[in-house]
Amino acid sequence: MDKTYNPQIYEDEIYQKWEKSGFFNPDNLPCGIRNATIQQGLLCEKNAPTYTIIFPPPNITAKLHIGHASVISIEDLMIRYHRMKGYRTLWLPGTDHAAIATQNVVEKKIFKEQGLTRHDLGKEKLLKEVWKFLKQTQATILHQTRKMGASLDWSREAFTFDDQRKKAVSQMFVDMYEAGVIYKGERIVNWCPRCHSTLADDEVEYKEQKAILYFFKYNKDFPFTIATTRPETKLGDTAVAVNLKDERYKKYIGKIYEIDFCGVSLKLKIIADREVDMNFGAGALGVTPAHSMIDWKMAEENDLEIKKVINEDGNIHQGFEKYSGKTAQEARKMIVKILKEQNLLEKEEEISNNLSICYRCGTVIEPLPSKQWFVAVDKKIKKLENKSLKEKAIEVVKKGEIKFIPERFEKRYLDWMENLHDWCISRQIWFGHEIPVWYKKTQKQKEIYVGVEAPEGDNWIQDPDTLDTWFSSGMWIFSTLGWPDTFQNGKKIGDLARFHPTQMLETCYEILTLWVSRMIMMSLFAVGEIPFEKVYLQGTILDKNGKKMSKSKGNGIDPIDIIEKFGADAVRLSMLMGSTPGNDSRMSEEKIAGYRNFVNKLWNISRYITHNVERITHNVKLNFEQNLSYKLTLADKWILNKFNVLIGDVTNDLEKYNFSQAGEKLREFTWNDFADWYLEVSKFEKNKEKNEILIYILENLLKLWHPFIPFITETIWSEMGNKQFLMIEKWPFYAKATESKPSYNFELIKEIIIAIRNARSENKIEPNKKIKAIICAGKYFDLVEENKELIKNLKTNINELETQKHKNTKTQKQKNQEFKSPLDKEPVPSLSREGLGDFKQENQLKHDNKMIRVVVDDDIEIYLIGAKDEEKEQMRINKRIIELEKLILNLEKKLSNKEFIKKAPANIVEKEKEKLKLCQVELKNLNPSSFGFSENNFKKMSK
RNA sequence: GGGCAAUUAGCUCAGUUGGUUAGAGCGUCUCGGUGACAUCGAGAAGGUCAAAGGUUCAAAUCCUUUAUUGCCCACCA
Repeated sequence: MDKTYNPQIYEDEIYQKWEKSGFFNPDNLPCGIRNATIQQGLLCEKNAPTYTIIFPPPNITAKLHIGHASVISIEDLMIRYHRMKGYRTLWLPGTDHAAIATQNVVEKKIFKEQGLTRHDLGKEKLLKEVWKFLKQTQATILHQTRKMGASLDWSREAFTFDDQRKKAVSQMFVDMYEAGVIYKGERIVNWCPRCHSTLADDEVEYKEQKAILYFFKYNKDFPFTIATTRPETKLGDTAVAVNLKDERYKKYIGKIYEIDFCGVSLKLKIIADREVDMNFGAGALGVTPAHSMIDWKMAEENDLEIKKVINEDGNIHQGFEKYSGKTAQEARKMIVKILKEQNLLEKEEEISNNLSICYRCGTVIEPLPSKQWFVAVDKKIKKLENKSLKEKAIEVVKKGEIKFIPERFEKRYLDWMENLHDWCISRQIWFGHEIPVWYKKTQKQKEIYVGVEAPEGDNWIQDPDTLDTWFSSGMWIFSTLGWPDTFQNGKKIGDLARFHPTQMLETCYEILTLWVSRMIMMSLFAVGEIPFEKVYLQGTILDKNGKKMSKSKGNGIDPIDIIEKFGADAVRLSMLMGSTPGNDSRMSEEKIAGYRNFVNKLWNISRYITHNVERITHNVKLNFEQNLSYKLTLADKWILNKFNVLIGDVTNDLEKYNFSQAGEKLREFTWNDFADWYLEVSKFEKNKEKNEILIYILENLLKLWHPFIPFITETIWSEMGNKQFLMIEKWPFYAKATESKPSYNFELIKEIIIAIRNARSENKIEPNKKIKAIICAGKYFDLVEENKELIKNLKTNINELETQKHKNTKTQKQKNQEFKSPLDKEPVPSLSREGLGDFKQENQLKHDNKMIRVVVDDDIEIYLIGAKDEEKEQMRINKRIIELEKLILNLEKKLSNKEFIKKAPANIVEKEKEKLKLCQVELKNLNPSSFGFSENNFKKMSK
């Protein structure tokens, strides 16, 4: 074992061993839940309960980023914890083909490398390129995931676009079609002219920008003004909407105008609609049903004609005279020009508005009517007890079948679901799941065939569109468990029966609506039950400055880089610590380095123990009832007690998803209690039981740490000579009810030791200088007497220790006045540094030239004898004098300020005066000569 | 416009149903080559818990208002 832990030597090897062992696969696990109330531990059950997480499949668009590393850290923590608890634990890996995103990435790549567009290339060649690309990234992703130490069951690995999942998607489509949930209809969709595809509502992003609001009349005959930012779409207006309450326009409602608008004839009906804001623009809006969601709704309600103005390329559609074929921008210029010429344009106003853009490529979205496939979310479905997908998905959450962590996301989910519209699932891109729909070629009346397999015969042509990538991701939980093959005649079999519903979905809150909501709906439809019981939503990992990491900013951290630099354990720990569910957290190399240091500390703790302790061959089984037969020292009892409490706390925190807190408690115990105190004690306190205790605590500590930092714990575990993997060891259990008195007593000894160290440091006693101490211990006399060795040896550098009974019933003030030192010398009163503001009683130092007095509490006082070094003391005093002089100057200034005296509350002024007095007294104390008094004079004065 | 969150030490954050003296890590300062560890050890300094009011024996914690910041949703033709 090297002095410092080098992760690179061990990590890959350990991972290979784990993978080879087969224990990532729940089928191979020795299971059985340990019942905490039964001390004997294992309750073996053949059918142990399962614990399942389906890994959120990363997009194969790029290698993993730090966010994925965080997902892996949290999920592997939960998985390893439950595996050790004895659950039949499954963590199922996979990747997402991310249809539109992947195609975009590949298209961009090809354009950059070869200057070709997808149309130049053709569908077949493009798909070939896509596959080439995705094989590469997929391999990278899987490599990275292993590097993180993820204990995923690779034998069940899935891909949203592999054969099994293709089958599932087709089956789902067919089932939904047959249930009438999927339909084809013409509706306004978000159209990206660059991707040449529809987008779902939540795939649209908004960008604020300046736009010009044009106020104009259609022509001279039209009675009033309307306002628009997009004059070119006005060619498709079929109505003008006003607010019902608007007195200005009331009289026009219901009238129909046939007019000529810039060379195109329009038939406009004046309608009333509540949505119209009387105060915005002209208070009247031209209704363009084909290019606005709201207008589309109005058109449906008022039975208006729908005129498509802009086509799929973003150009003006046919049938609009000279405008046809022009781009929207060109048409806008033409129309504005004509309006100006005809004096119809009343004014132009600059406003800021939100432009909708494609979340993938940033192109401006064109809303336009198109015939697409939809999932009806409001349609009542027989097999869902005559409820709609939406209603059912809301119900299961409201009933508490699915719980969100943190809870506040439940509200966000419900708000989203309640406002959900039909989901457009067809996309006009090439890479993605094909729609299992065929049309008969020859017939004019299109015959349609919907089925998992292609229909027989040559005269069928398949729907050219592909499915929204979320359609296949929405099925991820059950498609990975073998649906539809594992779902026969309404009954779950195989993996689906064993693992569905899963226990946990863990993902970033950003895709709560995009993904989580869809999984719930689709699972309810396909399997008739919820897909998961809990949804843990984690925050975003931000950079050092709280900014989102992104490629363009170059502030991203590559998980592989930092794993190589600090080790996977340190990376995992920095993901887990200091982050709480649903909250964003910051990441920096400094933070990771800190945890690297901790990992190294753990390494050295075990190095010390394994080097100094002979391996005990018999199984170490310590518990508190058996303790009675051991001869345990105070420190032993203290650490065992603390460790027992720790087991309880950590288990509890993990159950409550307080991962950071659990880790913090572990760190605190490991470093501050175990290493800094108990190990130090063990260096001189040698009893038979010490070795057993050291091994017992180390081994169980490794178990507790294992879900957080699997590599180093497994490494140490095997270095200790254990044959079985730590990964499948049983989680330690908390033994109830222990005596807390030993703990308190040890804490008291600790306090004494700290007080002595503190006094040494404060008084600049040379570290090597051995001193004598007298402890007046009051009612703790016996305790102190028994633990003299601890006090002497724990970095107090005391060579001689005397314990005295010393009854202390009087107040500090009285003690100060009446105090007789054990050396029968009058101590010179002086103030400690703390003495300035308030008389801090604890640790108040009293000293004369030879002795330091330390007050620990009402019962314990310590005298350090022979502690002073004259020269050092003088330096310290000089420094203090300068400090005091500055303070006094400032205080005098403050007190001579009339404003302060007037305005400040009386008690504050008094306090400041008191402070000044104290300073002056202390200064005189330290340096009587500066006031022109001889020492003798000063002594008289101070009386 | 609607909603959600955050505001605690120089920085990053804990603080679980209200309860001793508000904690940790990093950073800063002082000291220390001691046989596990300098990726270390011993110690110190540093806080009006964003502001104001209220409830309570008791508030960082609960309520109200305000301010600042971040995010989400909707959206203006």
